[in-house]
Amino acid sequence: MPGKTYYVTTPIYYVNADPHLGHAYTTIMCDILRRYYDLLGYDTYFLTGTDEYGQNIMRVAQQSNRDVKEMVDANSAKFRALWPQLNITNDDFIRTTEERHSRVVQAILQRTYDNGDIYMAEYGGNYCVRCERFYTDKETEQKPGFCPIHETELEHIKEKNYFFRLSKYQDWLRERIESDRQFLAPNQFRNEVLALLRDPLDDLCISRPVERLHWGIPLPFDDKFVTYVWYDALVNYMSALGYPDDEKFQKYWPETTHMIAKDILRQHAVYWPCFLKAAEIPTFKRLRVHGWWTVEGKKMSKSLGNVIDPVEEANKWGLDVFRYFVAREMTFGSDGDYSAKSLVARNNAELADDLGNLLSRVTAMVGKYCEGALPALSEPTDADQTLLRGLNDLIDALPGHLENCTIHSFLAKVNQVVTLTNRYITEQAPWAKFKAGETDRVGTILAVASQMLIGAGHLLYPVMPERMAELLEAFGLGQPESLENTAPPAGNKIQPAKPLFPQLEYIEPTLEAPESQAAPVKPEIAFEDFAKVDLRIATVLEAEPVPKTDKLLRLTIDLGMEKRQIVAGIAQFYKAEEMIGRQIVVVANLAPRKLRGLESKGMLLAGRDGETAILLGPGGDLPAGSEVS
RNA sequence: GGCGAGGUAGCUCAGCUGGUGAGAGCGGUGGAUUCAUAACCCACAGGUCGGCGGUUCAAAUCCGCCUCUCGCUACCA
Repeated sequence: MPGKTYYVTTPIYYVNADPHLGHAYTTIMCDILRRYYDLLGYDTYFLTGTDEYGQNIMRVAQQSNRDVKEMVDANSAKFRALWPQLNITNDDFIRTTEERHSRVVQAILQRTYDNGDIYMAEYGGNYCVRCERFYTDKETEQKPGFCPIHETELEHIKEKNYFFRLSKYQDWLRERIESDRQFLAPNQFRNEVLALLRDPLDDLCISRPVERLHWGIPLPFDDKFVTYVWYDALVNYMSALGYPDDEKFQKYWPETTHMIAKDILRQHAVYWPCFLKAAEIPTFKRLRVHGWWTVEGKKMSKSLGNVIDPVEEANKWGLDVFRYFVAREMTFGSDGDYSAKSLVARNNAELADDLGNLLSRVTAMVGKYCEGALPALSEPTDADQTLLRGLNDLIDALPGHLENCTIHSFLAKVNQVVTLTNRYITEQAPWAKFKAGETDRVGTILAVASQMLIGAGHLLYPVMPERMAELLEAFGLGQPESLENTAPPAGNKIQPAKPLFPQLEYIEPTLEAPESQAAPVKPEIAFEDFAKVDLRIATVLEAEPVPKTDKLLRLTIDLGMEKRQIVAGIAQFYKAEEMIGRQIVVVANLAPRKLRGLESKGMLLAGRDGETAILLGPGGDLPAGSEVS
């Protein structure tokens, strides 16, 4: 079988933040895949890297008063330094700021331009200075002329930019996805993209004028512009292979698997294939999409202060236990929860009690009953063969799991086989047979069990290379070179193994003083500024949900001097009926605003803490219209 | 509100194109055993398979409606 190849990529990680659990998971999954394909005899290539251009990077650099290049060098180095600590075997690490990359980006852009799929158009748009982006009318239909995020007035700017004819490839793309189930998986993401393709796609703006953004790759056909956002990033998967001339590209590109998290699905499932098609380059073979990690049931976020540092976890639990846990715990494609309790539970049940203990009992018995030398497998019984067949079944099942990245369920199957081996030993009771003098049979039983352990060691090696190397070493074996299920090497001296996976203890976290999750205090203002705000007590007279919204209530309030209507985003916290009669605090002199077509003259005040909101009101009854100061 | 994914034993979930009396792991209870990391092995869960209706000789598995949860999105002055 000549030239079986496999190429797997992580996304290039954006260097505006430190690496966390999510980055580690994606990369570990890729590493596991590449190691499995290695064992299956494929010629493999594994790429990761960093994405370093763009406005966000510019802004972060400016805010921290750093030179951009110096900053991206430092942040990229953090990622580069992380991977060896997680035993990641990437072959290359590409940075978008490298010349070998920008050269290819420009070549692809030029080719696409020459083919007529990039055109210039004047974009008369509404621009938000703070977002540094344009908004479509559709995006601002609630409040035309205002930024939906900052709610500041948008500037009308006329700007020329280059656009990619994404719409031209919509039908082709739908056909591509529909005709090949392996192209995009798991299924929920395939459905999502197909649903998205039911509506017409807009052409994609792919440039920014240099005067607004110089931190980017210049368009080859117009140096007054840099390419914006996606061309410069996605092309890394090709440029790292030395497109177009390097033989690596010919060799690996047809067998490309892109691994991503679900947040960049659209870019990889829609933009990227179309970019490739337009440049007359074959599309990648597979896109695989995984979910996000929560931490102890909560979304991982900087503001919650629960961002998981993978190195810290690897140090705490052991690198291989960490790798095993993330691969085993997250159902591929769904979100998973990272919790110390379940990590400890999985370690103790699956690794320590089942696998580790199996190694312990087998090596101990070889020591006691066979003078420490691995016995020969002779005259296998039906029970022996049935058990050994389980190993073959596992090996046969592996390619399917790799294709779909369902490592989690493959690991479950390996566990089952380990459990069967434990049961087999109990049923065969070699200790009893030894007492009965059946030493040959005892030898065979231990040989079978050893073969099972060695097989499991091979099959788990890509996930836990260090611990499985120890396991194999106990049988006098080196690192696996293939997955063939062969008889154990009789005569090898067996070393009674020290516990391969020690029991871990889960300690209920003591109630530390909760780290403050309060938002930072805004810049100081003068009293005169505060005095401009007219706060009043008001009584709610009427309340009803605003149709077709989840969060809005329309309220009629009594302000003493007048009644007025306000629209408030509190429907998730208060029912309309419980609002009526309640006294609240409102900003009475706020400029009116239309929400969902309803005018809101004022804003009510509520205390907010992440998921909850509580209305502010007077401690006792006050006449409607009373001032608050 | 739109799109997507789901609601199966206390918990986490398997159950593909409909058909032996509905499963696994964890936890819990009881038992057996001693080779082993107080590990392993065995037995025990009587769960309206979210609800209602339909198709069928037969539905957790197909269709319709409803309901709830989660994700993305809209919206939240």
